[in-house]
Amino acid sequence: MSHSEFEHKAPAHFIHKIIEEDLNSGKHTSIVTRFPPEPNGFLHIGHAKSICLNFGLAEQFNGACHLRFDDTNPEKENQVYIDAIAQDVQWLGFQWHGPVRYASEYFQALYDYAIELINMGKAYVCSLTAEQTREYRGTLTEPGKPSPYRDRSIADNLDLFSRMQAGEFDEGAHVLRAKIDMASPNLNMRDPVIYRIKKAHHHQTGDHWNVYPMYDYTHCISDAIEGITHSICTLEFEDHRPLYDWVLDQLPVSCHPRQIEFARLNLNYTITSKRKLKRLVDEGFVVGWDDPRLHTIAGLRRRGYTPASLRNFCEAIGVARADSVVDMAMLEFSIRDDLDKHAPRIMCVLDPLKVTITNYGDDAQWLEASNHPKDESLGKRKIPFTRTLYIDRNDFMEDPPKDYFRLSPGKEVRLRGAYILRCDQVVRDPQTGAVIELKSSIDPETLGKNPEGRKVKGVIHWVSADHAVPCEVRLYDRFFTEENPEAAGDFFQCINPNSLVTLKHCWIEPSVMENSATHFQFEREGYFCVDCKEDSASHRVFNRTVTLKDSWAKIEAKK
RNA sequence: UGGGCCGUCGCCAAGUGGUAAGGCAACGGGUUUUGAUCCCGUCAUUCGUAGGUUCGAAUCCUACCGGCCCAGCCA
Repeated sequence: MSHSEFEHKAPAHFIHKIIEEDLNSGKHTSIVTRFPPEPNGFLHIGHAKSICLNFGLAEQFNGACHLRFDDTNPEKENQVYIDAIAQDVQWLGFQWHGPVRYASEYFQALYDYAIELINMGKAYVCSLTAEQTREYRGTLTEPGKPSPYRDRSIADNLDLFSRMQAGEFDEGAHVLRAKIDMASPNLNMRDPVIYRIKKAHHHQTGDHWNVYPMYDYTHCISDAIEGITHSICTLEFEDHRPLYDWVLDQLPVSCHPRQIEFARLNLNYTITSKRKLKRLVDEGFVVGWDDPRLHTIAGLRRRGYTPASLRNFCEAIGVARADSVVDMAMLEFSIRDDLDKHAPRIMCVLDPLKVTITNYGDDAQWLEASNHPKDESLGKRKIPFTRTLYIDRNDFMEDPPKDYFRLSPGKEVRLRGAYILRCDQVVRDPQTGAVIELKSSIDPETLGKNPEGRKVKGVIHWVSADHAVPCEVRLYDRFFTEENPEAAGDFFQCINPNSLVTLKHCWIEPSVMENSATHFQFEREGYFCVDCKEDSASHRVFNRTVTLKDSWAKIEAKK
């Protein structure tokens, strides 16, 4: 599906307006944005917001958006993440302008600029230990004090810095610092470290470097090198903006992007922190970064979320500067909305209860049903109707409340797409007393038409026991029991023990074997997708993306 | 308690001096061979609080209250 569905209703949030003004005033004739992830984990729903913002703005204004890996900390990064991130961006429906970029491509330029800074007397090699550096930095309320190395000669600084890169010193022995203002109320300006020694192998540059630049120094210069016009980031970088500007003001760069901050996405009942997500993965609480219970992009994809639903969600939540927590209901609305329109319908019985139709013969009757109640373009399918069916246990109640209009002894219900069925007799297990079968009869006059003289309100789904295909169905629920798992202290304590319920003995209509769709609505149950990893022709596996809205459940909950 | 930022309906969020958009949720009602979808309706005399300026304030001023971020050689 094209993006047009959401483009025309593109919202005029504050960043959109800033860009519009910059274009109208002639400050820029075109714009360039960038999405700059560090490849140290998988992307999550919060990154989707940033991706949609940066790529979306570029699309709306006919500009360009770069994908740039901010790879300045080789110890934490990995090629696996680079590949996964690039895949996620494309899956969401975006294509970066030009090649994939890496901050590490600019390491030489960054190094040369550092030498310029030293030559200008704006940077120096500091030999304080990490702990001493912290002490000298001061606190929130007290100014810092200058490092004893602050006034090293330019010659010494040049010599030391080149020897740092030459590998002559151990990690931690020296760092390169910008010389700004140790008394600044903004701690980021108290002579920030811009280079540290790391004798690590880098996934892109190999073993060439022994010194690696820090984020604050790297990001602004990388933006400038790429001609970024608007450098959009989250609120926590606001205090870094003076440093971003300071670095670019010192150097002879041809462009000085404007950093603009927006509030990151928070979603209740979930975690949007790469660090914490990584713990869940590393410590085995989930099956991997793509566990369908995780709100990683890979997890959402495996759960059955579509790119369009995620894009629409990102648009619906808006872009602003106020901290906020978006309700999960909004995410669920976005996927229901998309799948309701596009997913073919099919019947699947999750918890089978045998129904024998005593007044029906042994031959199968192939009934035709449309795959979508409103969209004929999704086609039709054949459903076999036979003497022995399975219905869902949930759709039968021996002693139902008055407002229950599914099946119960002596009552009638509509078999979706087929006949009206009456339950005549309940068969029990002589040992346990459990209901194991329903002897029923159909009204042969009710195929495709309503019965005369009575109204049958309930409709239930069913499959032919002789033709249905066995399948495994995974029911997912929210992963955390707390609205704000991060505030609950130890978020491991509030993992929902029922976040995954695996049903191994479900039955789905045989037409599923001829349908190439990956997303379905299991009628009256919810939206499900084919599990991208474990499904096979001989062992069908489906994941529940989200339930249908269920007003009956709501009525019951009120009782 | 230094600095930066933010407070508009249960949750997002427009609005930037002319008298509170929209979405989600919720709640009524209609249609329905999915208790789904769809459709119709209800849902902030009030914008963190208190003063002030003004014919007129969510929008301007002042003070206060509440929340978030910053003391990595992480990003």
